[in-house]
Amino acid sequence: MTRATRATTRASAATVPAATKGEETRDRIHAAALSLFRKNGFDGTTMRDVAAAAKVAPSAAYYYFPSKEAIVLAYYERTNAKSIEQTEAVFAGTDDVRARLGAAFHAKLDVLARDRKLLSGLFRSIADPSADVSIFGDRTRAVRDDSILLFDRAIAPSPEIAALDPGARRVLVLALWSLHMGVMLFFIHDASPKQHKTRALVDRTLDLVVGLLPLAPQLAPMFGDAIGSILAEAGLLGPAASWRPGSQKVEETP
Amino acid sequence: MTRATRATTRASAATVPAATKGEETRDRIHAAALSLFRKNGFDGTTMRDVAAAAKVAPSAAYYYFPSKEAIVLAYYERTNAKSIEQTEAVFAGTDDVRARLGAAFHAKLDVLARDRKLLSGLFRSIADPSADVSIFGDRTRAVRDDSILLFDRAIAPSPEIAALDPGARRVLVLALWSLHMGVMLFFIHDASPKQHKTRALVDRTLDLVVGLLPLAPQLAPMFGDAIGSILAEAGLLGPAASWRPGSQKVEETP
DNA sequence: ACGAATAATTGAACACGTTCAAATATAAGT
DNA sequence: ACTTATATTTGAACGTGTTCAATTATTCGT
Repeated sequence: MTRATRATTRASAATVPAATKGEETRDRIHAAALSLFRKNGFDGTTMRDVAAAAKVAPSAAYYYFPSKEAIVLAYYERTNAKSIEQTEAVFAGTDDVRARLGAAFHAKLDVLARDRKLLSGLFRSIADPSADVSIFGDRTRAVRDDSILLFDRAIAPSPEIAALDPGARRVLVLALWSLHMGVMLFFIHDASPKQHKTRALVDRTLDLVVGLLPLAPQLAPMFGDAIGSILAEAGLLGPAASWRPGSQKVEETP
Repeated sequence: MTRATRATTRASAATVPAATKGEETRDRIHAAALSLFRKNGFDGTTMRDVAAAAKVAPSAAYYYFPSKEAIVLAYYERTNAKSIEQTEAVFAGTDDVRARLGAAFHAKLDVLARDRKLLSGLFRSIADPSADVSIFGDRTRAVRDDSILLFDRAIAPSPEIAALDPGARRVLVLALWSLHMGVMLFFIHDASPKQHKTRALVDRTLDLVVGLLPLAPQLAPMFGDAIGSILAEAGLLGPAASWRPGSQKVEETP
């Protein structure tokens, strides 16, 4: 089928940008969509608008993207990778957990700062289990796993964390990831100038979290890995085995 | 305007059920919609289906409900009130904070247990700032405030909480409310039989929370009311003055 | 009881996301 | 070069949530 074929084509073309003819059209559509989303918002932009701006028929967009939301997801995957990169640069420079967590949270907001309008389209379907880009779905696993791992790395240098048993640590990391999701939700709705409220919220909340961190060891025995295993089974983190080594792409069986 | 008139009509008719003719049609539409949503899911149900089941024209539904999602919101408002009632019955019987929090969380899940399919429609637009039923919007203020207040009541009997300064207490309550939102998101996606995973998650998480509670007094000075005031300004909790006395409906200015 | 205001209801249409069979361009094998 | 397979592109259509002007029923003042 054309769909499956295209998917593998793209995977190999990721290293060599704009190789085939179709790849160029794909980029044109993507670029046109993003530009319009930024200007008029997600809902304010029609797929017909996108197609017109990319000089193709409306149905052509669906040859390259399964849905309107998938376009935003593709964008988010890219910017998320960028913000992770940016964060890891900070990680290389400091072992201070507060600074590292701050970097992780703020970097996400930085990259997204100008694109809040655009993201509402994504966040909408994130909560919807029937959507293909649902928050716990396979389609979003890659970004999700990358993000979660980032928070694990953020707290790694702390001696209390290093001494923590893996189960408790996993719970802690998932809690941080959940917090970060909540922050992003707040960010989307934040109408204050330059979203400074979200920034302040992050800073105050992280103060609290870092204050709480030293207590982790004495709290850990209280719940063991119960929470972590529940969340893991639910699809977060994927199979327990693949949790540590890092985000590996799931090869879809053809 | 017909819209505004209908709104006030409904407010007064809440005590006297099915007073006018239109009120009966409204209920018929609502009932038909819920029944179909339960059977075929939110997306699997067409407004035309709903109208047909209620023996009206499709456009009639929009005379009574501004959107498809608003129907679910109306349902949620009712069941939320029911679960709060149920929870307060437990509150009357015990002062144990763990038991009270458990009652608050589980009661929400109880009422919604059979209606997960239905709720996906609501949760979708909850994250979307442009939606009329957005999570921070005016349209959802009533339910939101009621829920938040419930968590305040849940922890009220604890001596540590009573001694806490109001700002810190507010932060704590908002954290509980956020947690409960996360739990509901998980619940929607939980495919385990009878959603027992969500139940387990709630229990383990509350163990943790209750274990953390005694530490609140020594943590409170660390952040003051910074987080609380940020969230309050963002529309959560409404104006600071109205926070304590309970949920009062906002009279919309005509 | 009648006329005027208001409530309730309708049918037709719009706009949008999306699908699909058919048409055209491109690449590959011989 | 020519045929065949595959990749790309199109135009027309479908189904959906929603809107709106027009129509019918109901209520109310007098």
